[in-house]
Amino acid sequence: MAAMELDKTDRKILAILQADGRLSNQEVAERVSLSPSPCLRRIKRLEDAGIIRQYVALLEPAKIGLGLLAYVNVRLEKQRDAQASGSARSGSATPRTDFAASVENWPEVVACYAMTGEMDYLLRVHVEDMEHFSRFMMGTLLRHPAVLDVKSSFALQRIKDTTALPLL
Amino acid sequence: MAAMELDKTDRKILAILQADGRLSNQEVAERVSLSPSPCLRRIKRLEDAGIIRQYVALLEPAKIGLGLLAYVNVRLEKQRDAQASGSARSGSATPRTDFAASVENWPEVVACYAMTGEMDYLLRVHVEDMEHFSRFMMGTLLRHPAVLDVKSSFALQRIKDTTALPLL
DNA sequence: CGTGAAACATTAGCGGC
DNA sequence: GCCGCTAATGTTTCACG
Repeated sequence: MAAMELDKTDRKILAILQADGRLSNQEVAERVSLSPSPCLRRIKRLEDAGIIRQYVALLEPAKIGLGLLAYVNVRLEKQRDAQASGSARSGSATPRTDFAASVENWPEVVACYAMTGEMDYLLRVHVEDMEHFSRFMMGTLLRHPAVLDVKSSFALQRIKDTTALPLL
Repeated sequence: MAAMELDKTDRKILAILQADGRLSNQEVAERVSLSPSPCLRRIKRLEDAGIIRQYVALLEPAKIGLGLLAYVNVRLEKQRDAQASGSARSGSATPRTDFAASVENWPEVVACYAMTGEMDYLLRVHVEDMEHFSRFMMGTLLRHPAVLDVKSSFALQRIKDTTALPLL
């Protein structure tokens, strides 16, 4: 958890792997002018430090039938906590925690952040089309007891969307 | 560009590679109960069809000094097109196109979508802290001639954030 | 789709700066 | 501490059945 120092070579490695996560260690080593073993040691260090969190394949939504991307702002009801129900209360089922737990099980929701401002949460939702979106809203999101209201916007055009973070 | 049919095995491969993009072909083959060569042929097919767009390493923002995530809604000025300037007009420099071009050069902006609703664009912006954000706003975004106004919200808590799309 | 073989990549141990 | 060599092991990739 120490805030590990990154030198120029480490940053170069991160930039390379952010652009192509499947490059062989040899290829990376060559591009940073190192031999394979110290390069591999650095990559391992970055992985172990949690700086490299994961390697993934990115898919093209349109090509797997996900034609519609929505951002949904969600407002939750205020904490209505000390309301005893029939059985023993576990003590931690606030609207916020069980909304968060539900989000995990909704595969259409690929991202969810608690936000400042009027709305409590911002969700990124991938669906096939408006009908699928509608089904998700009526059948799932709006039915969740913690949800007070929502406001949706739809993506018209992707200008940029990268997983590559800026390296300071 | 044909809307390529995906069978159960293809979907399984996509699910596996969305979760770990560095698995060896052998490992993937084993998990889908195939031998390495047909498995590799399938993966190549998925790459060539553009269904697998890219392989990347995901970094942990907090561990590389990016402590603040903002979503910024941007409204552009209306097209003020037929305004001849001193020299010949190239014909395509609308506010929208040159805003889009600028976004490409701002590494803090990792995503930008044109959206329905009151605001024209939604930007996802990774910065170190409020001071960095403020510098980006005053020095870059608000200085762009096409930008009319902006509204920002900040992430308080990441509930979920995955690149893995739902497979229908 | 699977087999096999050549080319290539990974990774641990060790010596050197 | 960090680098680079070597050598054993494992993986990719393709022609062919």
